[in-house]
Amino acid sequence: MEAIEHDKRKCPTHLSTGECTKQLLPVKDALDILSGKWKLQIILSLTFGKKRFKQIQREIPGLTPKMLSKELKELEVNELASRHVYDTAPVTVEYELTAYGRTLRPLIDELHKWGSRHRKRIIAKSGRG
Amino acid sequence: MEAIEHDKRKCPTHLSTGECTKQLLPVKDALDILSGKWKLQIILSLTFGKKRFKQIQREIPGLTPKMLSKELKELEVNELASRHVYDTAPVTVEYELTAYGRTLRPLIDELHKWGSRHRKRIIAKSGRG
DNA sequence: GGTACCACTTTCCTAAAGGATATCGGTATA
DNA sequence: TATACCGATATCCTTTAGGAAAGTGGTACC
Repeated sequence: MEAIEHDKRKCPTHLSTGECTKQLLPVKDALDILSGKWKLQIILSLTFGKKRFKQIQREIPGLTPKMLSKELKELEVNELASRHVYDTAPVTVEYELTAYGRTLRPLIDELHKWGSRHRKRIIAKSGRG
Repeated sequence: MEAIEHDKRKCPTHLSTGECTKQLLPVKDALDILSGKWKLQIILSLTFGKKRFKQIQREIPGLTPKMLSKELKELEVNELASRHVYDTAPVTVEYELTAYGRTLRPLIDELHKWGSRHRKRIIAKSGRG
């Protein structure tokens, strides 16, 4: 149950930076995957099934083709989404979450869970003044 | 077990943006809390107990006082860390994770878990060429 | 008086993220 | 021939994140 083993996280008190950095790297990796203004929205959009470029763009207000293209490429590089080109006229391109992309689900759920509690807390505070 | 209820996430296919945004907001909130180059390292550092300003700075190589100050303020505003000033000379200031800050643990663990698998996957790929 | 320490703040700068707009090559349709 | 659609690129610009370096106010020590 201990994803990060406490007895290995000694860096702050013992200055063994290498060990600490090693523990931190995977967390940063995960964060990188989800950072970027549109990535989550795109992932979410793709959880409902295959989508075409323009279709995704239409569904996410404010998303420009440049950003969509960039973010989709990053998802592709990380093998979270796949790109399928069909030789139609005009060309059809479909994007889809990979099985690997769907493994993000528990992480996103955890983010959602914590975020929701946080939001409630903030609202409760501001309600009380 | 379903933190995000699927039947409520209809925005991409039905264009009901409001509902979708509502589901997305908490996830973004959580991500905001953890984004920033130093935040995780600072949180990690504080999981080992109270720390003074300079102490944290010394423990995290490359961290400037400006950034530390900024990040600590954000942690404070979000009530993840608390600041205690002692009237000594020179003044002593201690920072500590709040109980609320410690509730981030499962989320960070999940990030660590997914990130570790991701890292292994990347290394495996590059190993096979 | 000079220096040093703490906990910052201020100023200036660079780099990266992101946005607006225009354009491209190809095909279809009027 | 003109227009529109698809799936992007390219160019330019603004905004934000982050870093380097110096300074501040207070106290203590020599």
